[in-house]
Amino acid sequence: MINITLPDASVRQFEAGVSSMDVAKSISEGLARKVLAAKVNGQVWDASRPINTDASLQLLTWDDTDGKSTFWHSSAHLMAEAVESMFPGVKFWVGPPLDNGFYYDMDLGDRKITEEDLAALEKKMHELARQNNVYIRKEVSKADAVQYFTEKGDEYKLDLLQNLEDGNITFYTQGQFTDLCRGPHIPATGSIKAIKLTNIAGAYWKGDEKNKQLTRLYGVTFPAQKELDAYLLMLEEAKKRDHRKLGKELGIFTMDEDVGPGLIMWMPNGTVIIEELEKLAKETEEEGGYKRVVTPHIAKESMYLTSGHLPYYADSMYPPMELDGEKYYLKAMNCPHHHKIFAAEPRSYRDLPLRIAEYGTVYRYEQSGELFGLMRVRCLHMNDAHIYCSKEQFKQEFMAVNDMYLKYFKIFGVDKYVMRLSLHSPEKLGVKYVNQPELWKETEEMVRNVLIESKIPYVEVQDEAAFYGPKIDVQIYSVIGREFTLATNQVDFSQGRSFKLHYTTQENTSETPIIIHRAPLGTHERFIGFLLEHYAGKLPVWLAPLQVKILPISDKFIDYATTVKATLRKLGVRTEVDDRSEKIGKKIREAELSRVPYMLVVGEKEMNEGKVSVRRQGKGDMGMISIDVFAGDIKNEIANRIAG
RNA sequence: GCCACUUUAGCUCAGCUGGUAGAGCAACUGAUUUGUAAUCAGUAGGUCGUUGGUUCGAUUCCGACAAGUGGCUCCA
Repeated sequence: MINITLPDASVRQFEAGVSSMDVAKSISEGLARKVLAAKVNGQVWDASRPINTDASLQLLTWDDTDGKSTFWHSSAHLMAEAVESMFPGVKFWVGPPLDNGFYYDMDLGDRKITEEDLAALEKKMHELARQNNVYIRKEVSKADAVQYFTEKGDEYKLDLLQNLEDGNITFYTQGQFTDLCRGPHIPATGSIKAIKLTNIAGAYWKGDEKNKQLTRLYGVTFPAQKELDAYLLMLEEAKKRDHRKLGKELGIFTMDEDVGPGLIMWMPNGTVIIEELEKLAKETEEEGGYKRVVTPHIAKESMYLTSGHLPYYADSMYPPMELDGEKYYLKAMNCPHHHKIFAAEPRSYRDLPLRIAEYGTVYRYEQSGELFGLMRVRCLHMNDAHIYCSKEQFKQEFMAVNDMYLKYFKIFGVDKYVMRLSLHSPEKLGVKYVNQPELWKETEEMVRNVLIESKIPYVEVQDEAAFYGPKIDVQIYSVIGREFTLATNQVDFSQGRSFKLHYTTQENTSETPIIIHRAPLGTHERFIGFLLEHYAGKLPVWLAPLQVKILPISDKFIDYATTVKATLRKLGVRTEVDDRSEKIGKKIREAELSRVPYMLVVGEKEMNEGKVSVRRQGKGDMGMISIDVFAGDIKNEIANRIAG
């Protein structure tokens, strides 16, 4: 007999060789039907796999993340079975679960899957699911596995096998489909009830663009149709707050084929948001001891050779223009210009830390396939600044930058983000990163310590550093789930040397400053794209392009409306009057749809009493108050940048 | 850049297997003077992304290019 410890700490005894499914059945049939897999001593196992020793056991269902992953992984196998039946001879690479579904990469040879095939594939998957085929696990020797896939002619699985150890190789079979797979899987295909193949895409083999491109088929499945329906509804809701859709509806920005891809034109409404953000940044930076500078959009090649950008970054820069035998580049970053400002005067330790800031316009020649609404563009306005400091000052300065982020995030109510400590990859020294192994080690340690000391939760990721040093990136997700770096805080131990920057120390020696590159508000483009989605277009009053719309009940009250407008305008409140001969219901509807935070309805009563009827966007009628009270309230709301 | 898809009026979208186009909203004109999410009537608006080809004839079929979109690679 063995002891099985359940999550509630209760211990039950079973014969050795009992499966998780048997344990589930002993608890209740209903539970057994829901079990997808089990966590045995912390490892996710097939529910049918025998347990031979004392163990802790957690039964996994659809409600567990690991249960969902197993379900989707098994769904990927089901999809592969359907694909193989329709496209005999297809070769498979890998088919992992995702946060929301799964994919499988495959080589279809000369054939291709079209969108019309998806419906047929879904139908086939349903058919195979209904057969309720059991997922059978089988341990195989490496020799047998190699033989199997050699006969099948599948070089991709053979490639996977190369890196696997003999004695540690398993096959899974369901129905007619056998795959090399470490598992685990759900008991049988029957629990996959709702199936949606979402899209077809290309994906480079092993993620390397030099390799062959495989076909990647994405899908998502659920144990019940209503869950799929809910998921699809959620996707539709998400699309409604997509910044590209909102940006068009609200007149924030536009793009034009004749201007060029990834080049944003900010319309008047968008420009108001930009100006408010810059005002916030200027105030905050002034408090933080920053000085503002302005630099040109172009510079000579020699500067980018000095900075070291050209070897690492040339592909992302617009090609140079030649003038008088000199090459000029559009700047892709502001740092070299700022370094020249540092170098323009002799600096002493008394000048440090020197913090210079600029909302710099930079141009990056992003690959055409990468462009995405406002989130990924070719002309961007960075909330940029560079801090030149001594090694001793570094920690305090770096922490102050982190504090600035957190201050901003509080104002905007940003809470869904991941702080990422982005480190270099030693094997790419000299290729993607400056070749200074010791400095990398030292600086990464410095940054990590700041995070630990500030008690900021973070994740560490390799191979995401800037070429000149490690950084902290703030990762956010667009409504369609794409990940972006919103803000960044970077350490640079390299450019100070390449620009021969130095300052005189107290001991009259010469030192090179450490440089911090930071952009807590990222770029206007990405930040505003993010804000539109974050607020679903309902910007807080201080950011709203139009803050108050006055809606006269009829033409007779336009004069009164105009005096109300003048009062508010005097206080700097962005106000308009809807003076069309429309019914009040229509004026309200359109004002609501354009997300004006405050609507003031004025008619007979209001005019006679010198009042306004306040309607808050999304909240409805708030009642009648005097103009002065309303003006005082909104002024306060704007001045304090109150959210929502 | 690579794989796939999309492109019809200002916007959202119809237009079956080839016979040069329609709706709603917006715009404009007129009537209406309205009390918290769409008043009524009329008018105007499109070389169907661009460009080659097939065809008696192309918005429709095929190719190239451009832009956009979903991914991959890359990145704020």
